[in-house]
Amino acid sequence: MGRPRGFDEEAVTRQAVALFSARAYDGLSVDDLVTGLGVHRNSLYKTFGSKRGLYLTVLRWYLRHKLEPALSSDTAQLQENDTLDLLLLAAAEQAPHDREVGALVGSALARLDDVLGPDAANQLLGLRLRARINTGE
Amino acid sequence: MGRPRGFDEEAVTRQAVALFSARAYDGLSVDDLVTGLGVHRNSLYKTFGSKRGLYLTVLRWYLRHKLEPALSSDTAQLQENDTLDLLLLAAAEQAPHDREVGALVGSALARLDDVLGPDAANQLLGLRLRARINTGE
DNA sequence: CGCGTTTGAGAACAAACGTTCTTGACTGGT
DNA sequence: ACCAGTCAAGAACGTTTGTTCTCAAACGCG
Repeated sequence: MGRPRGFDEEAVTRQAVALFSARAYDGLSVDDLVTGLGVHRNSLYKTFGSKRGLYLTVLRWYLRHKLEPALSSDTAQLQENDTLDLLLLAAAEQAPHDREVGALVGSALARLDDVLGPDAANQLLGLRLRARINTGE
Repeated sequence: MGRPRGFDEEAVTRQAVALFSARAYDGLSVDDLVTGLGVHRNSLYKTFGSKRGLYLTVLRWYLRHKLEPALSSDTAQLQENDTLDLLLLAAAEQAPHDREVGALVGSALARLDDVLGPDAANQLLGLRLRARINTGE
């Protein structure tokens, strides 16, 4: 009953992953999200509760549907531009100040170590950190 | 001539390094700076021009007076909590969107590679990234 | 001392922030 | 076809943002 949703929640989540991978949490406004996702503010708040709620959803979706698949079946994918950016940004920026983000990021890094070994994991993180710098304007 | 300054510009800069090491650029407001530094808004703007001006000054001071000394004389210092945080945060958050920050961070990372070798540099960055996560609330 | 200049305290600003409200359009189930 | 319930469009809310203005107090120098 009621009018059906005009957007796909998962597609929006995936698109939000890209936005939050590019700009830090505090650097990305709700207006930016509304514009970049093409979804109305109301729908965003109805669906995700708050900006932080959306961020948490995005982070969990990313860990489960992007990072974890890359780890468990196609580790070459970790070299690509956008596979580690959100984790990197979350670890440096939000994790220290948000317990929930910290826990998610912490276990993701532990998983990274399990699969690749601590040394290779660090090599990868360092490499991706450097690559981020020249993502241009 | 005129009233003398009630604060030491370098001491304030050093204190600002600590603040910008803990919270991201967009997560740290001018009010936070005014409170944390104990310096009036007016004095901050008179001395550094803008928030970004202060950040740039802070970043340069940090690279020259904290990171560089650690690299060129006491590499053990790199293991300490606060020696790499600002670089890490700047690389992940601001560098991709601010050309000037990007250039500074880029050459700092290059210098890190020169001194430690690329592998050890990455190990260090990865290690520090993990440590950041549990910096608590 | 007193003039000229600069600092520091705080109010003020417009713009942007995250969030909520009002309203009208839409659709599925009876 | 109707009604109940959800949606979308956008205005509106109060707060916080970065920055600037006003003005009195504090000095160095003649």
